Amino acid sequence: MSQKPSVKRINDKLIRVYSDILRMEEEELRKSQFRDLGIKEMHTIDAIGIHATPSSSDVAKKLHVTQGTLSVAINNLARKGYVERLHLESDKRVVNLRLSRKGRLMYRAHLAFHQKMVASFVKGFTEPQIELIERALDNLNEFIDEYRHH
Amino acid sequence: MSQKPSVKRINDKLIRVYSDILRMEEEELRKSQFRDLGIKEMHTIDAIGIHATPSSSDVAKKLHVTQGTLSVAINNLARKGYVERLHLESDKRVVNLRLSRKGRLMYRAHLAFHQKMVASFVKGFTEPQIELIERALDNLNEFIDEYRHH
DNA sequence: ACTGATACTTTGAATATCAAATCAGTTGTA
DNA sequence: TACAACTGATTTGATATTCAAAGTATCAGT
Repeated sequence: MSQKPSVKRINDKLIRVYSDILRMEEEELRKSQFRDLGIKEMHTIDAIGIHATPSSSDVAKKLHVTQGTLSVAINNLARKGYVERLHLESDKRVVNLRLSRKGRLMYRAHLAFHQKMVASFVKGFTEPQIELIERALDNLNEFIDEYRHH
Repeated sequence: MSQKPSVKRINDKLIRVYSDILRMEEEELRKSQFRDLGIKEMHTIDAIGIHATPSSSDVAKKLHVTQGTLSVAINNLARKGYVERLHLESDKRVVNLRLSRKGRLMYRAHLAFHQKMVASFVKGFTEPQIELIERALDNLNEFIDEYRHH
C-alpha cells in the first residue's frame, strides 16, 4: 500500500483545484450582473457558444444530459432572455439555439475568466515547461478515455 | 484580445479533464457494488474518512454545505448502512460520524481509484518534472485563493 | 435558574435531473 | 399516395440536492 509521497500530495492538490473551481465560478456569478443564472445555466450558455446555432440535441450531447433536461433548461434561459429558439425551415422538427445579446455578454465574461485562470496556471513557466504540463493533462485525459472504454 | 495559442489549448484540456472526471466517477460507481450511492454521497463518505470520527459540522464545513444539507445526506447514508451517528457523552449536542465497514470499503475503493488517476497523471515524468507540474497546480490554487478574497 | 450561544435536525421551496409518454414532422415503401 | 416507422423536441412525474429558516436539545456564563 506504500505510495510515492508525491502521489498523495498531487491528489490533494488536484482535489482542491477540482472542488474550488466550481465554487469560485458560482461566487463570481453571484457578484456579477448575471445574478439570475446558476452555474449549470452558465455552462449551458457556454455549450451553445457564439460561433454557431447548434441544434437542441447537439447541445444536450455536449452537456451529457437528456433532451428533456435540456428542453427544461432552455425554457428557463429563454424566459430570462439569454437564449432564443430558432425553427429550421428545412426540417421543422429541429430547434436551433442562439444566444441573445445578453447571452453573448455572459459567454464572453466566462471565457475571459477562464483565460485569466489558465494564464495563472502557466505563469512563470517557459514554453518547453508549458508543453510538459500539457503532456500531463493529456495523460489524464487518456486515462479517462481508457477507463471509460473499460 | 490576442492570446497565446497555448492558453486556449490548455483551457480546452482543463475543461475536458474537469467535466469528464465527475462523469467517470459516476459511471464507475454505477458499475460497482456501491450502485446505491450517488457521486455526492460518495464525496460525503470521502469527507468523513476512515482515520477519525469528525463532527457533523466539521464535515459540513469540509464539503462547503450547510449543516441542514449534511443532516439530510447523513440520514440517507445511515439508512443505506454506510455511516453511523455517534453521540458524544461530554457534549450531547455534538454528533460524530463514523463509517461502517461498508463505508470504509467504499472509502478505500475511491481512494484507490484516485491514486490510479494521479499515477497516470505523472506517468513518464522524472521527479523534477513532477515538481514542476505541482508548481502549476499550486499556481492555480493561489489564483483561486486570490480570487476568492477579491 | 435564566439567557444567549451552539450543534444539530426538520421542513418547505427551488433547481436539476431522468425516463417515459406525447407531439409534430419526416422518410421509406408498398 | 397513404401509412408505418422513425426522429427531434417537449412535457410530465418522480427523485436528488441544496439552502434558509424555524425548531429542538444542550451547554456555558452570570
